[in-house]
Amino acid sequence: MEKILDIITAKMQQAFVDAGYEASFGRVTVSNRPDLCEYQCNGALAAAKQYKCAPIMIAKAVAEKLDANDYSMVEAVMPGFINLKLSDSFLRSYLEGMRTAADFGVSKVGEGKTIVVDYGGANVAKPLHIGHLRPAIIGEALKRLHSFMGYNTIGDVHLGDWGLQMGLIIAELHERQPDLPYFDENYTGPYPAESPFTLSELEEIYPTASSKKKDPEFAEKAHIATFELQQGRPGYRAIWDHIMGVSLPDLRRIYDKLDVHFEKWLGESDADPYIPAMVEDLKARGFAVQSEGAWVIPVAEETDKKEVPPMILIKSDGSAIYATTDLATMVQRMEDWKPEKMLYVTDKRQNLHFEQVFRAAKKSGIVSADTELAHVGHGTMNGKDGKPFKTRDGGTLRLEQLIADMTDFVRAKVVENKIVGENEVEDTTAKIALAALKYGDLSNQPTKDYNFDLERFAAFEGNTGPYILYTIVRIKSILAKYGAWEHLPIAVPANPFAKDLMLSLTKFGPSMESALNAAAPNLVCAYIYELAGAVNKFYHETRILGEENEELKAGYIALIGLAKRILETCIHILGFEAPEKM
RNA sequence: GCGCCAGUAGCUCAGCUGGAUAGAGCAACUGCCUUCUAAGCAGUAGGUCAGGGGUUCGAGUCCCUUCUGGCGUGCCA
Repeated sequence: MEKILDIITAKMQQAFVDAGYEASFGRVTVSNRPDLCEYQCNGALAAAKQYKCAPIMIAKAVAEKLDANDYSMVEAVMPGFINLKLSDSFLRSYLEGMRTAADFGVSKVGEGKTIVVDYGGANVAKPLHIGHLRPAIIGEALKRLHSFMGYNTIGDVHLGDWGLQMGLIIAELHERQPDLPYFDENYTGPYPAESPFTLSELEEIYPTASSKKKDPEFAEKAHIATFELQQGRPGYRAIWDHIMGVSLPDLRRIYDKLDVHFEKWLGESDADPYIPAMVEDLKARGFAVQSEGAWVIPVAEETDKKEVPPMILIKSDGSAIYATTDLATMVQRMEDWKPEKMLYVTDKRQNLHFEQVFRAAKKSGIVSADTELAHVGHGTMNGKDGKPFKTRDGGTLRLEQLIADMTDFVRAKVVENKIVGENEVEDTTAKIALAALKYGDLSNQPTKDYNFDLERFAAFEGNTGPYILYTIVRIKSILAKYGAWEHLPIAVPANPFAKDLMLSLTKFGPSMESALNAAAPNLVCAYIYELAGAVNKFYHETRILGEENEELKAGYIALIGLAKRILETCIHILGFEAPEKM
């Protein structure tokens, strides 16, 4: 469906032309003075200069040319604003169009296109911690948003399963259990099926090894192990298999709790087979050059304001690094999926890294010129005090613990409220806790740092996930009492609150489009907060089920029914859902 | 040093290509439940938009500059 703003703007532009002015001045926006009007056009102010004429004269002349039947109010006011209110019948039929159309008539800008969303970024052998929350939540929301807008979406967790971290673990394991067959170069038999370590042991081995990086001897060992693993040394591959086998199920379990799901569980290791040919090709075609002992791809450009260092392709010790696997991953994605767009959701501090990789990919033709590459760099989640989030003993808080803390906090309130039965407490609690966690995060701009405040996010008032859920639950309750409502048509607004609600509903499509274009789930949050507010005001001011006029009542029901469907669509995009009662 | 980002109410943040009186939420205070879930709604109070210049009919928004904070700046991810 065409957006309301586009419809009115087209009419306004025609009016400018009819009055003898350029069409471009006829841009209409949502009013910033809702007490005065619903939509406004400021074009007369801008036109005044060009036509050397008082803006109010232009505004009046243009207003004259508008078809009065389209609006319930058209006004030219000082110093030159044109103020509009929509006619009830126009609004009614527009909403009825939304109600009956698939996905509310949103134009599917992604139709026929494929996008890869690279998010999650979990490292194997390492439990998910709070640093993994943002990429998971934001990435999942962006993926679902793209999906809603018509894209064929492929979410790839892109595991950190191939770098130095693997070498560190192997080196550490060797120091602890040098007699294991994995380290015996002459060993020919099959390696044990049983892993030499459990999950909790692995989760201790890695940080221990990581802390020993400063020891040059150990670091050397780890680098060699990394290199040999990448060269395919059988014993090391076997250890790697064990690491994956022990680690992956646990990662899945936690992501499931967040309702975050990946279409592909690929990792850096899956890019590995593409590396040799890619590197040879880049060397052969002269994109990769030797510098300071390493092979690099220069990516600096004339127009750079800053110094852009070359992308390191092969380190001087001969091994590949992050940038190499990222580039090789692009080779794999282009071969397998030919996406129109690739979106990377990671910490914003990796911005330069992606700038380099993107440039290298474009320059060398690994991705075609018309493939869109974007890095959504998110900010850091800090503690309540604005400092990096730490546990009491200074450690890193596990993601699982964070979820548990939020769940416990919410459960206490759910129990206290006594609205849901005992057997529903856990399900309701989980839904509210997830909403609190995700909405609390997503309502911030992705690029900004924010302070995590459990009590504030889980607060059941204000701009929070629970507030949104509560709004939906209230509607559900009324609809359940009313009976079948899906077929009821939208009616003309019966009061100012109904009209405000209707106007909010019309902003659904444009809001989703803005959110998509800006890769900003916070715009979805801002939209549903506004919509929920309109619903609650309407709810408060209007007796719905008690309305004696059946036709009027049906109109009310149709209206809140549409509001419910749109709210549910939005929270589904954000990645959570509403309970039946709360 | 250079580059990027940020600085808006006591706190957390909006503010869409410059437009009318800078908006929410929290915290504080005050009203509204014999009526559809009060996890709601309404109201009061709270601002030199970091400071200083400039552009213009008009600047939180654009330009210059100073200050403060965060981050990045070739072999980590």
